[in-house]
Amino acid sequence: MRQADTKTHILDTAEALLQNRGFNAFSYNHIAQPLGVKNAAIHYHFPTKTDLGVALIERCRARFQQYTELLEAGEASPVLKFEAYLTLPWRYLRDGGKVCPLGVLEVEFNTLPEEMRLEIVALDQQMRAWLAIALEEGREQELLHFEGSAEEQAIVIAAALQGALQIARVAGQSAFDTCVRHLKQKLGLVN
Amino acid sequence: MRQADTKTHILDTAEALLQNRGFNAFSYNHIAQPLGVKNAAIHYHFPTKTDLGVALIERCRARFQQYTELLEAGEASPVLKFEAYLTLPWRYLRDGGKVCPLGVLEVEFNTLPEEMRLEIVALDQQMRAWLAIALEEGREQELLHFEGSAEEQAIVIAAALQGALQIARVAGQSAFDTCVRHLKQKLGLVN
DNA sequence: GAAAAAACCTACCTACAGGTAAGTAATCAG
DNA sequence: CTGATTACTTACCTGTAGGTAGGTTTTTTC
Repeated sequence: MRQADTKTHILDTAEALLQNRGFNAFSYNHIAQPLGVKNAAIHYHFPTKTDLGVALIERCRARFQQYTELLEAGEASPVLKFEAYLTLPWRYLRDGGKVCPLGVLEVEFNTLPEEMRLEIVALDQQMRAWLAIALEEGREQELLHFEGSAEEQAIVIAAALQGALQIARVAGQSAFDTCVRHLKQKLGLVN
Repeated sequence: MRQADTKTHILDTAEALLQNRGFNAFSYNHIAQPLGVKNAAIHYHFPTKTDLGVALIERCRARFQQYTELLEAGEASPVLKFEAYLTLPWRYLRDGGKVCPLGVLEVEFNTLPEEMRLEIVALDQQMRAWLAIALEEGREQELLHFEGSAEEQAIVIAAALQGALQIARVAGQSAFDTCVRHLKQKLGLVN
């Protein structure tokens, strides 16, 4: 291996491009150039763009899995779990006005190959399912307060954050902060 | 004129393509074919894709303007105005799982030409500003209940709806309905 | 230290996107 | 009824996207 792990570098740049421009708006050359490599090198690691897309989403899934396992292992409180969930979009925004990968992929959903669609659905379910459990835990411990099912609440939160990140692009950071503040307030987290 | 108004037909199909696939994921041929016309015909009406994009957003703005003027003229109650606002995304969803045009354009924002960006920002402000006024009116008349500024509330609502439409693509209609129900409840609309 | 495998590069190829130039058919205005 | 205008078509052109075949250089393995 000339470079330690080109594959990881490819995924990193591809992921950034995904969140900054969308899946359809970047090419293999967009990835190759910053890495100082030719586009055939990308095809070596990911024969087709579909392969790349699937790998990208799978990595998101694995990372989220790790992240949550860490939180469970540390016996994080439901409130901390919720805050940890908020950290994800917050980092995206700070990191140059990126947007939630899931949001991008949902917008482009109809243009994407079946293999990617399945992964997208899986990622969406995985994230919302975990959040829902955390919320339910929080309610049982009377740390969080909301009506309706935790699954519903998870949807509302996910939708609000996803939309907020996007709106922040044209309305500024503060739009996102506003949404977060309102979500917290709604859950009874005074903060 | 061979056809009554090809220009309108072009905008109609382009708008549908925008909401189904995104701005970068459709070409002039995608518009031309269903209209039974050659792509040069599209270039006749809209020399560049940027022109088309700008026209598309301007039409959204004009239509929204008309829509709101109609509501004002009918002296619609703040509640009705809010419901009318909800009608927009609800129609998108029903109309084949479309997504909010603003959301699409925000996701693709970094790939779009300056001319389009300005229009996008303007559309976003126009819609949220009107919503904010309606919300404030509703609060003054004690028909709607919320804390914080009406502008903030408008952001939260816009973000939630935008995200909900997108999530509905992978999680089904019900995800959107859930978000709407929660928004209404939060505003004190029992329904 | 040689063979095999890994990680590339060079040089293509096809398809299509966006766009243009020049011509043609229908319509309208005087 | 004739010129100008409108609304196109045909036929291109350039650039780039995604992808492939075959060669070359490293690195690993034995």
